[in-house]
Amino acid sequence: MSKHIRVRFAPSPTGPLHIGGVRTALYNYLFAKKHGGAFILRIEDTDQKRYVANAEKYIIEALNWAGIPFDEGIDKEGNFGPYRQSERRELYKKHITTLVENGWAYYAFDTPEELDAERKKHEAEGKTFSYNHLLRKELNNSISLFTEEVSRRLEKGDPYVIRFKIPQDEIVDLQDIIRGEMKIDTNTLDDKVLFKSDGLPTYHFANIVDDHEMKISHVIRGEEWLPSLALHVLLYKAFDWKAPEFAHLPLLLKPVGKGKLSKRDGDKLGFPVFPLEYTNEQTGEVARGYREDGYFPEAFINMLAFLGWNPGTEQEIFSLDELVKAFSLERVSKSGAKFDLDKTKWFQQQYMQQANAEGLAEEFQSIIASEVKQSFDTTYVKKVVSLIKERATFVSDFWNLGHYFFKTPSEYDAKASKKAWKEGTQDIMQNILVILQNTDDFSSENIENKVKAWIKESELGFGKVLMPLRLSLVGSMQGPHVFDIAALIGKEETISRINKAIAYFKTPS
RNA sequence: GGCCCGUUCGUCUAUCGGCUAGGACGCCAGGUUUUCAUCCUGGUAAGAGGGGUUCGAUUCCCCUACGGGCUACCA
Repeated sequence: MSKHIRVRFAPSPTGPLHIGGVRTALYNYLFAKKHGGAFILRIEDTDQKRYVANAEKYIIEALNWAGIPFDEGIDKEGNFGPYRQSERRELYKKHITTLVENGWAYYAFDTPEELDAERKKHEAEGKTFSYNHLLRKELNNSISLFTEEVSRRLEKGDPYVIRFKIPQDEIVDLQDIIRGEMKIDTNTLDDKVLFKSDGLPTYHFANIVDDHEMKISHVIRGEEWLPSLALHVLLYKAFDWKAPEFAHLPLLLKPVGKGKLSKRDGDKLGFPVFPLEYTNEQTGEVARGYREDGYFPEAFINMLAFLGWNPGTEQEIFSLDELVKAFSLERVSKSGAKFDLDKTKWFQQQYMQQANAEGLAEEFQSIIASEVKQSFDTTYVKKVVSLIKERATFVSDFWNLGHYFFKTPSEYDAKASKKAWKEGTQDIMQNILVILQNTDDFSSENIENKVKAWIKESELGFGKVLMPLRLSLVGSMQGPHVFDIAALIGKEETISRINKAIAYFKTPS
C-alpha cells in the first residue's frame, strides 16, 4: 500500500554546507523517516571549476553531527550507486543520446564569447537575449545548420554543448506539495544547456537522470529551484519517465538586510552560518560553526526545524524522534524565514536545562584542567554542574559561573565589596567563623539553620551577613544559594576563605 | 528588464469564511530568589494598500505596492 519513499539531499561540494542546506537535509530526513523511507546523499560534483576537495567530507561530518545521517550514499553504497555524479558519466552520455535522437535536444556550437556578444547586443537594444524557439534558428546549432555541416563539425572535434529543445506554445502544469498548482508558458523558457563542452552534464540533466535512476519519489529542495521546475518536468516528459513529486522549501533569509542567507556571509553577521567550523584552505580564513560555538546538535536541529515549519500545536521543544512523528510537508510555510539568533540561543538554553549533569561534567573537566593545574573528582564536578547549569546556556559559560568552586577568590569585585563589606562586617564575620567552626554537620541545610538562627538572635538583617559571606566565598555577588556553595567547597575551605576576606578588608590599601 | 514565488506583532509562526486575531523569542513591569541567573505573572505589538465575491473576509479572486528567487557551458 505504501509507496516506497526515497528522498535525496544533493549538495554540490563547493564549500561547507550552510544552515539552509542543513535544513533542506533535515526536512528530507524527517520526511523519509516519517514514511519509513530512505534518505540518500548524492554529491553533485559536475562543476569541476568550483570543486573543493574537503567539502564532501565536511558535508558528511555535518550531517552526522546534526544527527541526520543518510541511509544510502558515499561510503554507504546501496543498489543505486555510484553516488557521485562525476562517477556516473557513462549513464548521462547514454541518456543524452536518446534525447538527441528523439529530437528533444540538439547540438549547439556557439562559443561562450559569441553568446556573450549576443547578450550584449540585445541589451544595447533594450532587449533580453534568450536562447529560445525564436532565436535558435539564427544561432549555430544542429537545428539551424545543414546536417552535413553538423556532422563535419562533430567529426572535426569542434566544441559543442547539447541544449534542450523547449517545446513551443505549451502550458506546463506544475504541482508542488507546498505551493499547489502553477502553470508555466513554455514560450517564456529558454533552451537550457544539458551537456557542457567538457563532456559533463549540467545540474538540470544529471539531476533528472539520477532522480529517475535512483528511484527518488519526492524531490524536496530549496525555492531557488522553482524557476527550473518546468524544465525538469519537461525533461521527464521527454524521457517518458514518471516525475517524482516536488516540494520547494522557503528560503532562509539574512536576519538583517536583504536577501537569502549565503555561504559568503560567513560569521560577519554575528552568528555562525555553518554547522561546523570551516577553514578555507585557499585563504586560511576560519568560519565559525555551531558545534564549536557550543550548541548541542539537538538544539540546533530543533531551531532549524522551526524555521519554516511548525507542528500546529504549541509545543516547541522536539526531540528528533518527535520531529519525525510530527513532520509533514503540508505544514511547511511558503514564505522565507529570517534567522533569529535570540531564538536560537533560547533553544540551546532549553536543551542545556534538560541535559544531564554527568555528560556536562565530563566536558567541563577539560575546561577546568586548562584553567587550573589541578584535577577534581568527577562527583564533585558533577555537583558543581548541577548547581550552576540553570544559569548557563553553553558549557563554555560554566567557568565564569563556577570558577570559585575550583579556585579561592583572589580578588573581590569592587562594587560588591563596597555594598557588602561595611563598618561592622569584620565582627559579624568573626562570629560566623566561630559558628561554622563549631558545626560538624556541614550540610547546606544545617549551616543555613545555624547561621540564620544566629542572625535572628543578634537581630541583624540577613543582608548584612549573607552578602559578605557570599563575597568571601565567591568574590562577587553572583552564584547559587550561598549555603550550597559553602557545603560543597567544605568546612575547611569555607573558613579559610572567610579568614582571607577578613584579612583583606582589615587593611584596605 | 523578463519570468516565477511570496506578504499576520520587530522576529518565527497559529488561523484552512464567522476571533476580544492565539503561542514563542525579544522588550517592559511585577513577584520569587535577602546575590545573579533561572522561574512565575502581567504587559507591549500584527493579517501591505485598493477593488471585488459573500449575510460576513486575515482567510477566496483581481490589481497595485513591497519582499524574495531565477534569468551561466554554477549548482
